[in-house]
Amino acid sequence: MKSQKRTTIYDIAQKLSIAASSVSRALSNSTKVNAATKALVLKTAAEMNYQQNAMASNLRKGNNPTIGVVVPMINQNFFSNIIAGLEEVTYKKGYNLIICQSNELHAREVDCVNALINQHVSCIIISIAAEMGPHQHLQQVLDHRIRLIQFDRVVDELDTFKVINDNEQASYEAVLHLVAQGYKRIALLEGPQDIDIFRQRKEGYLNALRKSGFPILEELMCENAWTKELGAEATAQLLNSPEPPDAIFASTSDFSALGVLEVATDKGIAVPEALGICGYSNEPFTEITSPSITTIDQYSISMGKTIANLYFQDMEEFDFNVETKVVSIKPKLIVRKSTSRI
Amino acid sequence: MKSQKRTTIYDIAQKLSIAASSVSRALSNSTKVNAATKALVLKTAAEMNYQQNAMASNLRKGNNPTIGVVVPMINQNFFSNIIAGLEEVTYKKGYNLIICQSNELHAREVDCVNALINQHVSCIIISIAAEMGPHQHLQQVLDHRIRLIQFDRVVDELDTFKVINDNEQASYEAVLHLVAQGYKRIALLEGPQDIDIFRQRKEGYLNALRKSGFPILEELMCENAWTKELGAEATAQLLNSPEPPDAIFASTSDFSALGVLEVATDKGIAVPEALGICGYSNEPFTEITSPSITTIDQYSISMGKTIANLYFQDMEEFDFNVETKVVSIKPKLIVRKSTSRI
DNA sequence: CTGAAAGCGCTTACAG
DNA sequence: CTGAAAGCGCTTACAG
Repeated sequence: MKSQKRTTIYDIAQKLSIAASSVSRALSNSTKVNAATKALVLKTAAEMNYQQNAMASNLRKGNNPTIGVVVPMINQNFFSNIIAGLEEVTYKKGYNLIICQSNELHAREVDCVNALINQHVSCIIISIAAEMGPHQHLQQVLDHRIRLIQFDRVVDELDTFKVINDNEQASYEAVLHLVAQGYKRIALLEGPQDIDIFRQRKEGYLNALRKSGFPILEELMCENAWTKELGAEATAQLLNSPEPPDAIFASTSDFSALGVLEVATDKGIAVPEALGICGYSNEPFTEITSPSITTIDQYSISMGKTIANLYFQDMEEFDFNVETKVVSIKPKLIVRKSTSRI
Repeated sequence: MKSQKRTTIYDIAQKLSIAASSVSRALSNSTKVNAATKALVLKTAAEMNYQQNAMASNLRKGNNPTIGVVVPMINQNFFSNIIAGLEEVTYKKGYNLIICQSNELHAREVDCVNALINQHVSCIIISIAAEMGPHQHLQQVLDHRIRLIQFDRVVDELDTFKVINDNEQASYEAVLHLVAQGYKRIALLEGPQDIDIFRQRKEGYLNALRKSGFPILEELMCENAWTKELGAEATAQLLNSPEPPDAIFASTSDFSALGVLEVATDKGIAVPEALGICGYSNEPFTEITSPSITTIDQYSISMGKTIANLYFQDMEEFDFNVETKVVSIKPKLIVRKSTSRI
């Protein structure tokens, strides 16, 4: 038992005195096999506790029904929802999912991608780490004829499928909502501007100001305020300035918005009456703060499903429309109490 | 380019007019190879964009440095933290992680386990689905000489490594804390009693009542109150009863505790003065409700690391102490405002 | 419908 | 240090 090897197709063949190829055919449910033989093989395989060796099978067949996923952080709501969505679709197709996290580090992202290339996965699905670097590793994926799908944080120059949120439009609508609620001095907490999604969100903010005939004021835009702590710091500065804002759009995340809310509460500033707050991501907690926080839902689970479906569609369709390489999902503004003062 | 095959060890060998075995040795950094040859091979491999085929290598070596993980839900805080912890350790060891989710369904759990056996993973790490069934699939894992580590929700009868929380002790301490705060009628929201962790938590509750000389009252124990909605329902009933409780221990989850808090708030019942509330899991939101919710932290990330280390320790040590097959992690009571009335 | 043979891409004793 | 050969466990043309 201890050093016993797993039973192979040959063990079954030997036991039944037939050829290994027949066993293989019986097991793979081929039509070119006698029904009686097939039944016997199946029965014997079960008795001998046979389980196929997927490595051998995949090697021989030259394909590996496995998709590699590289995300910055597995345990972040957005990404774990993406993974859950992916898994739901790939499971039904009999695909496995290999998960890696870059921890927002470029070097680690490169490592993960290389490991996945070695694994001969059929597809790599990736959201780029915050610490950016050259993207030869992604070009490598393509060179090795592995499909590549980028999502959320993508490298524009690379000609791959991209599934993104329409960050600009979502931000635009969020800011217009603030304007409609009568806020006049709307501040922006920005994320690192070398990351595309944060640039887009800023663009949406600027467009909404222009559209509303509001001035664009440098002093109302705070860089790199993308954690709760940094959001709180930026807020403290904003609120202490001679002309403080009457609304803050924490475009980076709900965590940042939470920082804003805590500082406002500490200072006894009424939300939403004296200060409107809007976050980004629709983290579960935004519903239960007091007041609840207006935010933007990214449909992360369904985004995961969309990504996976894109791969299978691309695999299965003959003339997949190359024009539709970028799928943009429109996020939804969720209006809650933190901005409802009318 | 389009139908080009990936370069193999043979392509390199041919180009350099040496044997494939030498290429293999050079690539695997063997000592039995001339330094000059090795350098040449490495250079050529890079030029030819060579990447090893892990399937072939693993098949030949008869081992697959991959760990399969089966969890009920990937996108639940506890589990995604476990996975993050696992990944941190396995990444450093050069192992891959294949992730599956059972969606709390037994049939799907069986599917996942079988797929992982086929993959010849080295180890399967699992937390059992809520919908329980026979566990032959787990016995199969053992029969196929794959290591099995159970965590959190485990099957007791199976002789495998188990990494669990000391649920009983944690519940015991939580209830003693409620007693110390002067609460006299402490209700329990239970989870399904066929799941071990929920039985253990109930046991801790009962022990604490006995220890405190409190009566055990059936009318204060509510079955299957393990979601926010069910928690809210149970709470409404409890608070409408002739002798309502003055504290509720939502032993199932913080979500359940949140349901309690919402009902209490709706009814205008002061928390913690008139009603104490304690949850379980230390979900991020417990910190930011008003009042913040007392709960129990399960150290999920470090639990993930512990699990992974257990595997590697078992692999590497010669005489691993078989006695230590169950690792019990003591969760920590986090006292917050929802129970602090003294 | 069945069998014998080749081969997926690698690694590793075995000689030299 | 290097090469020729065998084999990991499977699948698939090729004959029959």
